[in-house]
Amino acid sequence: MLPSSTVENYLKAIYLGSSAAQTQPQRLLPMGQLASALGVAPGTATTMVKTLAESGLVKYEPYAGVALTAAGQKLAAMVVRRHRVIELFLVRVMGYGWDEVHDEAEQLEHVVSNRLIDRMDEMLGRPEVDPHGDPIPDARGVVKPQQAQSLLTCPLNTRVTITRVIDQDKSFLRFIESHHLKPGESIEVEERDAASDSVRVRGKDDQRVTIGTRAASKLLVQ
Amino acid sequence: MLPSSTVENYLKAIYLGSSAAQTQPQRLLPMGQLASALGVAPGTATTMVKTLAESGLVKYEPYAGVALTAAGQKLAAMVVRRHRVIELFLVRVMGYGWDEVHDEAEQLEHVVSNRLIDRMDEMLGRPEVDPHGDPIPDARGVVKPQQAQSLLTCPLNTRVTITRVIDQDKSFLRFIESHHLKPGESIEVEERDAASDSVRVRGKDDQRVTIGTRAASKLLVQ
DNA sequence: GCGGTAATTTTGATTAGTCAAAATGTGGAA
DNA sequence: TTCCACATTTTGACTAATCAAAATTACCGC
Repeated sequence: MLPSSTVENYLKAIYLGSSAAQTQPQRLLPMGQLASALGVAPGTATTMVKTLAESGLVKYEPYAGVALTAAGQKLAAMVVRRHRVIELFLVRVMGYGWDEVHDEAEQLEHVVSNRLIDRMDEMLGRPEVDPHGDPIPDARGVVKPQQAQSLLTCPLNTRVTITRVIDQDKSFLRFIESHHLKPGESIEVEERDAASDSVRVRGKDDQRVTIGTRAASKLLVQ
Repeated sequence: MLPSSTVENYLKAIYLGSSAAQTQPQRLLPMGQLASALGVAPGTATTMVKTLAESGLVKYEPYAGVALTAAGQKLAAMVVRRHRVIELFLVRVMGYGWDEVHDEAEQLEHVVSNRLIDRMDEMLGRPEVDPHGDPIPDARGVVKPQQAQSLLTCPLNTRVTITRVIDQDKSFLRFIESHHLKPGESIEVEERDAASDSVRVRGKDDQRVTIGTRAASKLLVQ
């Protein structure tokens, strides 16, 4: 039986929620986090997760949290793959701005056939990342591990390239774009200041930008 | 409140069902026909149509049938527009065969945004018909009336051009394609024979094909 | 004008997904 | 160790969409 959009959304949220601040491997995602990621009441998430557990898609530990099984992992990876291929397709082929693709992809990811995704993927040259630099799982669900350095951890006064922006908020994305901090841009972190909770960056044409620590943590570099 | 996929499907079925063998204008579609077009039980259609009537999308006459109101007409036309734009996009841009597009479009039509449809429409040059020759309603929901002559009514031994194929069945479409009877092809009807219930056609390279009356009625020409 | 057949509507029940609010469990602070 | 705050689960109820089967209506032929 093919999974409903709802089931796909739960699996995706667990997938993304578990890999987010992945300190330990195999960590359990607390139900509260899952519920708020999905915008549903806590009890709703509990109920749904229990039925997912019965289908063998997740492992559920009452009062502890939830994690994907191998089967759930595979399914979730396919949803994420579809989402990210679609995002890149919308930007490259359909002329969307990178801040406009998320909602559209959110809808399309549940109805697009494997065939169409593969056509897009082929047309795009089997890309490894989407417009935000998020890695695209391959057709088997495998993601290439990318080393994670953020603006908070990379060496100072050293040229680095922005590889990924971890946030889908439209206004944040527009800010990033207007200051030439999109993936692919070359920059240098000049200074980090704990007192002012900010990071100063030298970017394109030696322009300076100062951004908050929280925002800086969302920019990954290499 | 935006209509669910289910509501969209009901409206579309009424739209297509009413225009099908449109003898009288404003004719009521019988509930049985609607139910079987949607593949639901008759009682289900009755229930749903009553709620559509309460929303002002259809006019419902118990025991007689159902017709779209102006509002329902508009909504239905938009669904059909999305469907047909998507079909053409899949063929022209994504390299689909014309017999492969229906199911994919059936899913996509309910989730694609107006913006994406307009991008596709623009990319395709504001087309007036889809790959089967079905007319595409414009952004206001208006369809250009096309004069309807079928292989059963057009003059004999006169060059005509196939403009439309009214059937979504895969094997029928493949048959049509393999005998060079797709929209755009130039042909001539040589003979109609009531006894054998068939029509003989001279097509590309003077090749002859004989097809049944029922099939012939689905090929429209100009 | 009277039946009977076929279409239609009603009825009662089911499934998926959801919420609000009450009940319960967990883990940290004192 | 005891208790409290907070996270989590349970409960009861609701909505949309569906079906099967019983009840009803329409209309055609005689």
